[in-house]
Amino acid sequence: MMKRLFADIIVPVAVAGSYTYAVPPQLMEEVKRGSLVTVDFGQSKSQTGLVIRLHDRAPEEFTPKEIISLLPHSPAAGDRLTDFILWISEYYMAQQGEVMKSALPSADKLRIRAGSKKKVNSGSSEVTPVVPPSDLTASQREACEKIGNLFIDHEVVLLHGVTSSGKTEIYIHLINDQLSKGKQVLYLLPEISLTTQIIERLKRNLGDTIGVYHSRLTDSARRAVWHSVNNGSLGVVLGVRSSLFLPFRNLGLIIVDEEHDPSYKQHDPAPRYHARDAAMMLSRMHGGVTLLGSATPSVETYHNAVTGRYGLVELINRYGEVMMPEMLVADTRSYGRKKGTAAHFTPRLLEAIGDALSKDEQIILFQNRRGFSPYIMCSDCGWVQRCSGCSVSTTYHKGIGRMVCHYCGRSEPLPRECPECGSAVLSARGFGTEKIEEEIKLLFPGARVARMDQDTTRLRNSSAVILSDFAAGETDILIGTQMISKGLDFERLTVVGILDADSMLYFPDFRAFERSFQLIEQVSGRAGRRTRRGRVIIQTADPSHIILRQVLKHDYKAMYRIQIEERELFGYPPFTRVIKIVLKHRDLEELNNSSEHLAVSLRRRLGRYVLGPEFPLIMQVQKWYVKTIMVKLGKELSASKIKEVIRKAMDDEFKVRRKGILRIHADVDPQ
DNA sequence: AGCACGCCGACT
DNA sequence: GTCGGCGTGCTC
Repeated sequence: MMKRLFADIIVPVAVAGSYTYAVPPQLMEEVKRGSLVTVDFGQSKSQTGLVIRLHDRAPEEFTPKEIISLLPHSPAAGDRLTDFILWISEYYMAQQGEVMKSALPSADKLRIRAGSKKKVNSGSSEVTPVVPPSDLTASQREACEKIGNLFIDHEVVLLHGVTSSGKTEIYIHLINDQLSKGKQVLYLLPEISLTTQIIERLKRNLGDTIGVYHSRLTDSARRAVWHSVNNGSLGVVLGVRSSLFLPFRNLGLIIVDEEHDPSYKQHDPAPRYHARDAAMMLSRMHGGVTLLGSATPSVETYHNAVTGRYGLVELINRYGEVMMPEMLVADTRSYGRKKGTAAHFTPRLLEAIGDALSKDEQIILFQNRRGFSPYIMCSDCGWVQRCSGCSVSTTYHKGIGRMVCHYCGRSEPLPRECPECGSAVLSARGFGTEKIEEEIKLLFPGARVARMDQDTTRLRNSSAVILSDFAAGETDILIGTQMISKGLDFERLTVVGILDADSMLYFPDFRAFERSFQLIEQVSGRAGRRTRRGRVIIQTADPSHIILRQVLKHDYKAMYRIQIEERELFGYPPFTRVIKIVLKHRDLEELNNSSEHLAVSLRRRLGRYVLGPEFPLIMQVQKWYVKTIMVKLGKELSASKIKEVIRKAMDDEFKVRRKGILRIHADVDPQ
C-alpha cells in the first residue's frame, strides 16, 4: 500500500497552531513546505492555507480532510517566507494564523484572472526614460565604499547622516549594485505618504524594475506586485512594513529608511512586530544585509552601532554644503498670554513668518495635534466633555462642528450648555492644527494657507495634492502634524515653527525626550535645504530644557549620551528587553482580579522581573478597561524560555472561569 | 476570529 | 408554543 503524505497547514484565522490535512495522491509531487493551498476549514468557506510541514505520520485522534487544491502561484522562494512567518509568530508571541492573515494580501485574491494585464507601478504617473543616477559627491562615494566594506563582516550597517546629506543617492547606488548581481532589494519607509514622494525619484533612476507596496493599493495592484516579486521580475520594492511579507526570492539588501520612526512598530492588531527588527531577521534568512538610515537614530540602534554590533557610517555635512538651519527658542512665558488670535504665536515666530512671506519664501508650522482644541471646558464649574467609552477628553473639530474621540473615533454634536451646571459658557481650550490654521489666516490674510493632517488626507492622493501644491509654490504656509516632519524637500521653505515643544517633552514615557529630539530635528531638517539658510523657531515655556539645548546645537551625540545613561540607570532597553502583557475587561473588578492573579502567577516563576499590574495612561478604551503587566528581562536570560512561561500563564489565566470576557495579549518590545 | 449548538425570556 | 439572546467550544 502506498504511504500517505500529510501536511501541517496554517490558515489566516486567529487560531493557535497548525492543522493537519491529507495530501491527495495527485498533488504528492507538487506540494512543498511553503506551498499555498486551498482547504476546507471549520464551518467557514474554503481558506488559503500555508504548508509549514510535510510528514507521513497519520493523526490518530481525527481523520484529516484532504487538501482541495494547490494554488498556481505558490511562493517560489521555497520556505523562506514560511520561516519568516513562523519566526514573527514565535518572537512576537502572535498566533501563526494571525501572522498569516497580515502576510497574505486578502488571502483568496492571489489568483491572477485570465486576461488581466499586470501593471506594477500603480497609482503614479508614467515612467520618464531612465536616467543614470547623478554622480556621488566625494563624501557620498566614501560613505558608499565604507558601507560596502562594513557589510563584509556585519549583517547590519547604520548610515547616520544629517538631514539633507544625500542618503537617497547612496541608497540608489547600493540598489543598483544589488540589481547588477541579480538580487532583489526592499526599501522600507515608515509611512505611505513618503512612498509617493520618493517613488518618482527612484523610478527616474531605476525604471520599471521598482514597485510600490502599501495598504492603500487596490487589490489588483497589490496582487500584481506580489506576483512580480514572486516570479522575480520585480527587483526593487518600495514599501511600508507589510511589504516584509512579500514572497522575495533572493533579497540581497533591505534598506530601513528613517529607522527610528515609531510607526515601524505595529500596535494593533497582532502581530505586533517591529519592521526594522524583523527586517534584519528576514535579511539574514536570505543571506543578505540590512542598511538602517536615519539622521536621528533610535537610542537602541545607535548603541548597537557604537558597541560594534552594527557597522557605523556617518555623514556629517549637508549636500552641497547647505548650512544646518539656525535654531531659535521662543519663550512662551515672557510675552504674556494674549487674548484672541495671536494667543498661540510668540512675537519672534510672527516676525519670522512675516519676514519670510515678504521675501516670497515658504513656512511650515508644526503642531502635533489635530482638530481645533483638545478639550472644551465649562467656564463656570470646570466640567470637561469626555468620551463615553474611553477615558479621554473629546477634541473639538470645528470643520465638522463636532466633538471627536481620538481613541475610538466616535463623534457627537457640540454641547450647547454644560450638562453639570447648565452654564452656556463653554470654552475651547488648547490648540490643534485646525485652530492654528484659522488664526494664521486671520493674522496673515494675504497668505495662502494649507493644512496637512489625518483629517485633510483621508482621501486617496490628497496628501500628494497638498504637497505638490506646496512644492509648486501655490501655498505659502503649510500647517501640519508629524506628517510634515519627514522627507519633504522644498526649495523656498525657510521657516519652520514648532508651536508647542512642551507637549512632546512632557509626555510620560521613557522615550519622550528621545522622540522630541527626533521630531524637532526631523521637522527642522525641512528648512533651507537648498540655497537659503533656514530658520527654526521652537516655542516652549522651558527654554533651558536639556533636550532643547541639544537640539539647538544639532547635537545628536549629546542626546544619545544622556539618554543611554538613563536607560542603563533605570534598566530600560537596550539594557533590558520588555514584554508588555495587556489585559482588557468590561468590568473593572473582574479586570483587577484577573490581572492581579496573573501577576502573582508570573511572579512565582519570574520574580522581580514582573512589574505591575498597572493602569495605562488611558485606562479605558471603547468601554474596555485596560491593565498592563510589564516583564523586564535582563539580556542574559533566554527570551524564548521566558516567553513560554508567559504564554502558559496567559493561557491559564484566560481559562479561569469568570464573569464576562477577558481579552489578553502580549506585546514584545513595545514602543 | 467565525460559526453552530444550546438553554432561558417576550412575541406572531 | 417559537424566535432569538449571546455563553461555550471547536475548527485538521
